[in-house]
Parts: sequence; C-alpha cells; structure tokens
Amino acid sequence: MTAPALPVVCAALGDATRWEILTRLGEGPMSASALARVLPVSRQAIGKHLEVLREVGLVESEQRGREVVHLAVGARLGALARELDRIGRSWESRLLRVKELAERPEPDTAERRSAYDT
Amino acid sequence: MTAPALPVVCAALGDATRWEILTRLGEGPMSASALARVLPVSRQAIGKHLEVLREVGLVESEQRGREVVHLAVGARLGALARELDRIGRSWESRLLRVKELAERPEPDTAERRSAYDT
DNA sequence: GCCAGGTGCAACCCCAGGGTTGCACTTGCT
DNA sequence: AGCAAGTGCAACCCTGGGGTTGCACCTGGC
Repeated sequence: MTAPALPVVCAALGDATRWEILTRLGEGPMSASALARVLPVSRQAIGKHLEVLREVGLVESEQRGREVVHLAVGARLGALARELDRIGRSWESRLLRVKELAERPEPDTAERRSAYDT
Repeated sequence: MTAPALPVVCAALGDATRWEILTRLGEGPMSASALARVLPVSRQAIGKHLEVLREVGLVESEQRGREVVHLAVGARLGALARELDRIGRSWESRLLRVKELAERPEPDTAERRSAYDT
C-alpha cells in the first residue's frame, strides 16, 4: 500500500523535530550528518526520524557517493492535504444539513426536538 | 492565537482513537458518554481526547441540557489542508530548481549519470 | 595506505501521554 | 422526592518512542 493510514502520516508530522528536518530537506537534499550539524540532536536521533518520514513517504533517500542524501517529498504532503480537505468538507456539509433541519420553522411537526438521535 | 502550530495539530490527528472520535463527530453531535458507549475506551479517555481536539480547534463543545455535545469542525481541517498544500508545493518548486541545475546539459562535463528522478 | 567523515546497529534512559479505576457532584426525567 | 445518567477531577499504571552513548564498518580523498 503506497498510501499509509491517515493517523500514521499525521503522527509522523506531529513532532517538532521532524518538522525541522522536513523544512531543511524542503530546501534541498541533505545527509543525516549534515542535519545533525545544524539541529540540536544527535545523528542517530535524526536517523530514526528519517526512518519514520521515509516510511510514510514524506522523505526519499538516495546513496550519493559515500553519504546518503535525503529530500522532502512535496507530493505526499499534497496528497495528505487533499484527503484532509475532502474530510473537512464532508464534516461541513453534514453540519449544514443539521443546521438546515434545526432552522427550518416547520409549523406542522412541532415535535421535532432532535433529528440526530443516538 | 487561534491557529496552533502545525506539529501540534498534526499530533492531535496522529492518534487512531481520536480519528474514530472525529469520524463519529463528523456525522453529528455527540456527548462523551455516547461516544464511550460506541468506542472501546472509557469515557474518561474520550474526555481527554476531546480536550486535545478542542484545544487545536478540531472540535467544538456545547452544553445542551444536562449533557455536553461535541462536534467536528471541518473548517479547521480545511485550514490545515491548505497550509500543508502550500508547503508541499514549495518543496516541489525547490526540487524543480535543483533538477534544473542538475539537468542543464553543460557540454563540457559529460559525466551525467542520472538525475535522481523517481 | 592511511585517516577522517559518514553510516548502521544495539543497548539504554526517561518521560509524555493514552488508558484505567474510583469517587463526588450535578441535573434531568418521572 | 428519588433514581438514573452525565460530567469533572484525581491518582495511578505502563507502554511507546524521542534521545543518547558506544562501537564496528565502509568508503572516499590526499
């Protein structure tokens, strides 16, 4: 499955350090050691983060000479964005339907206290 | 600040149980107890999740009678989506610039083995 | 050939947070 | 009035994962 479950991708994005990494990798390819020199964490920690990010497709890696460079994949983030947008819209539409029901004066059926019962 | 930091919102979305809750709340307002009856976790656990979700604006709560009903806020998710999309695009454009540089034929240096295309 | 820099693996520490139980309080519904 | 249902708060457990250190192993440049 090329598209990991939503919570997993979001969890990968739910860490400040990983965002730091992604931001740097969004500006251009970098090796883990290079990142470690810039960020306030050890290379090993960065390695673990890269692993997580790679697993959800937010980062791609490539052996270049003796080092491995990584870079941020915008496409994955775009895919996530579209999915979230879709879900958000569905929530909104449901909300609108509820409001419609609530606001419709409906003089006949005065007994309509709540449509969304359990 | 009405717009929490990106990692925080993503972290809120980085939990399967919270997605369960959000999904249900996306279909209509519900109380914590009602959710606890449906989901395999205690009401207290759900309460904590709702707290987290409310703090990042993904859920709104309203006292209704003796119970408190909660509902998913699509607008927040939409805002997140737009932000992620924007960032993803910026990564892509940076990537394109890099590729441009790499692919410029530069007749002298014939050592073009392969630009790390997908 | 040698050394420096880059990587991978493994063991370990430690705390945030997801989950639970228990209790007290309020608020309806009949 | 009285009972059932909903909520809030607090203490507590325990696993996950972010972070570290240490070491062994390549590999490329001088």
